[in-house]
Amino acid sequence: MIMATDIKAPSKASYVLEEQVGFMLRVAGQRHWGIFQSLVPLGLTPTQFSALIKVLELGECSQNELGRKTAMDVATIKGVVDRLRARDLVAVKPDPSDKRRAMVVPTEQTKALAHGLRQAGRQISEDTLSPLSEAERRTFLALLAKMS
Amino acid sequence: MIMATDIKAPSKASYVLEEQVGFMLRVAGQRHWGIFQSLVPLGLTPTQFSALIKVLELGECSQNELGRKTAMDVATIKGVVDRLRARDLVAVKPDPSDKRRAMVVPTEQTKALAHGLRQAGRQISEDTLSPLSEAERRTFLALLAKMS
DNA sequence: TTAATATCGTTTGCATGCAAACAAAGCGAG
DNA sequence: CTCGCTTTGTTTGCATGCAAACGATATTAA
Repeated sequence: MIMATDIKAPSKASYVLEEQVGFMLRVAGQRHWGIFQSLVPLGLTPTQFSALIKVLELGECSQNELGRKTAMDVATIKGVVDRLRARDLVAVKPDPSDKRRAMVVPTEQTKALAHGLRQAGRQISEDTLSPLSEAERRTFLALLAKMS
Repeated sequence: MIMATDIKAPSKASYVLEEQVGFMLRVAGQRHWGIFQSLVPLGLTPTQFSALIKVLELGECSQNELGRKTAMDVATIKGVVDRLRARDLVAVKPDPSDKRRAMVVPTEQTKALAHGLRQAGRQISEDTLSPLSEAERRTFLALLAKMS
C-alpha cells in the first residue's frame, strides 16, 4: 500500500515531480481506487462498474458503443464485457439487423442489483471528495470537467 | 398542491456516470496520457519518466524507496526499473551496507538527458492544463493536491 | 453493380497497477 | 546471542489500458 507520507516534495528544484498535474492525477486516482475497492459490491473494478451502470441505463447497447460511452478502448471493453459475461452480470446476443454487432444487455441479477450499485457509487464519490468542502467540490468537479 | 420539485428529476436519487469524480479522473488521465505520449522523449511511459526524474533528483536510491517516492507499488517499480535498466537508462548496484538493497542510479546517458526531460515535463503539464486559465490552474492544482 | 470507405469486433503485444505469498537480510528486545 | 518483527526485493495472478493489424460486415459513391 502506498502511503501519502511516503511522498515528500523538495521545494527548490526546477521541476518538482510531485507538483505536476499528471503525477497528481495518478495519485488521486490511486486514492479513489482504494475507496472504490472498499465500497463496491461484488468486488467489481471501476471499469466493470462503469460498464454495468451504463448498460443498465441504456438497457441494450452494442459492445463498441458501450466502450465509447464509458471511455474505454475497443480492446479494453472487450475484456470487461468478457469478464462480466463470465460472472453472468451481462448477456451478449446477436443483432439481427447487423451481423457484426454484439448487443450487450443486463441480466436479471444485474437489474436487481441496480439500486445498490448506484447507492454504492454515490457513496464512493462522496468519500473520494471528502477532503473538500461543498463549495470546493463544485469548483473541483467543474474544473475537472474542463480537463476531460 | 403540486410543487415544482415534484416534477423535476430527483437529482439526489439519480446517478450520472459521467459526473462522478472517479470517472472524470479516469478520463482526464487518459487525455493527459495522450499529451504525454506526443511530447515525451524516447517513448517513455509516465511511470518510467517519473522514476527517471526522481532518480536524477536523488542521484542514488534503493528500488523500494524509489517506488514510494514515485507512488508505485513494489511490484510496479520493479517492472519499471527492469525496463529502464534494459534500455540502459538506469543502473542497479548492490548496497555494501545492506545486502537486501538494490541501489538504482542514473547512467551517463540519462544525466545528459536530464534537462530535456524536465523541459518536456514542463510542456506536458502546460498542455494538459491548457483548458484552464491561470487562476483556474492554481485553484485546480490546489484542490487536486487535497485529493491526493 | 461495383469499388472504396467506414464500422464492428477480435487478437496480440506491451506496460502499468495492485494483492498476496514468499525468501532473504537487518534490527531490537530480552 | 537468539527470537520476533520489520524491511527489501521477487514472483505470480488478475485486470486494466492502448496501439496496431486483421477479418467480416455495412454503407456510400461512382
